[in-house]
Amino acid sequence: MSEIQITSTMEDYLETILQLNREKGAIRVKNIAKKMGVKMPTVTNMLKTLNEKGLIDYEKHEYLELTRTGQKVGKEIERRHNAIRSFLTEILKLDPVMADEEACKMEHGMSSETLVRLTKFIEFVQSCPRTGASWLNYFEDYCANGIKPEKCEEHMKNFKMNCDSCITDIKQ
Amino acid sequence: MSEIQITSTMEDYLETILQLNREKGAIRVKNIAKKMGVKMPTVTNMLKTLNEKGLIDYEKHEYLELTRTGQKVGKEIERRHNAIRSFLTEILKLDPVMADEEACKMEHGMSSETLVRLTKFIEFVQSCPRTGASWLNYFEDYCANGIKPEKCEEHMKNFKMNCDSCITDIKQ
DNA sequence: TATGAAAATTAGGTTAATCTAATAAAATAT
DNA sequence: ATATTTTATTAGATTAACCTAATTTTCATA
Repeated sequence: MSEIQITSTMEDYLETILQLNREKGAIRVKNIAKKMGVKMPTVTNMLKTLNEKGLIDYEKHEYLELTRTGQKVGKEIERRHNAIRSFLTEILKLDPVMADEEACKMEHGMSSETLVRLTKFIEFVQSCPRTGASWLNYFEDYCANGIKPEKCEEHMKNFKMNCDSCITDIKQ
Repeated sequence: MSEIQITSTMEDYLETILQLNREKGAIRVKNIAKKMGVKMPTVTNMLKTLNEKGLIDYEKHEYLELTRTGQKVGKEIERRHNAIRSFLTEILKLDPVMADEEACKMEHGMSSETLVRLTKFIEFVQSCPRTGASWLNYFEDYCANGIKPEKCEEHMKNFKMNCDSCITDIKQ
């Protein structure tokens, strides 16, 4: 019924406002414009829209605040953004700047189910005794040099040697 | 310089046309409209645009073909789509239908570097002796039931027992 | 406190992607 | 071969997100 229609552009603005809110205290049209890479009149228009949709509280020339709903939406997008960025930088080991840009573009299509699952996956890779940092290093090597059976075997032998202590670690 | 400007919507149409081309032989305005979830006049307009940009060959009421460039763009998008869908279904084990829908939305923001890396990652998870199907099963269990040290230990012991034969397997 | 600079808004326009209603062309069936 | 149905196109409108140029408001400071 009373579904507010929120475009992905609006989501981006809310995310930006949330960030600015944390960084500085006061949120200015000028700053939003800069962060979003648009001109100030574009921001003014969008603020009017967001206000009408009940996502921010804004009277022209006055301070701006996210409403409860606006915060919820902004934070949800931020979570997706962070999950994608983490995956790209911490798992795939891609360049952080690029990862951040891509996260911006990919975040909107992502369902909350996928968000949960991806977040858990990152956690799992990093904490599972079978994977963790050493496995990720080997992935990097695999990307750079392709499949090398002898390297793979060497890796497995090293891993096996650490297995006993590893199992003990888990016990604690 | 002579950069043809291609929007993500245009990319979607090219991907759809590519798919229709494989599925059936003849590509109809009606079918494109259905697949894209838009009305026929929208398609007619877009075909005019794609034609002007040199991405398809189309004379009204006649057969439609992708140009070399159009094919290249369509296939590139398709690769991203497939990579994301594979990650979501084969690694995260999410519902295929939802995965396909999400891939549609996320594919456009993805760089070719990320595509390459993600593809390799999927390969790596599936083929590395430390991970593979059994590890993915454990991930599912982890998602459903959270961290269970005793389960984890049990898993590690089973894994360790298979290690020797595994190392031999790699040798071949 | 008056004034010049900075910030924000308004006015008016553009583009991409969509729509509906009306018309035209092509395909099918009588 | 003609009439009917299906498919496609044209015409004209709408919406979201952007822009530039002009104006107004606010703020800092001389």
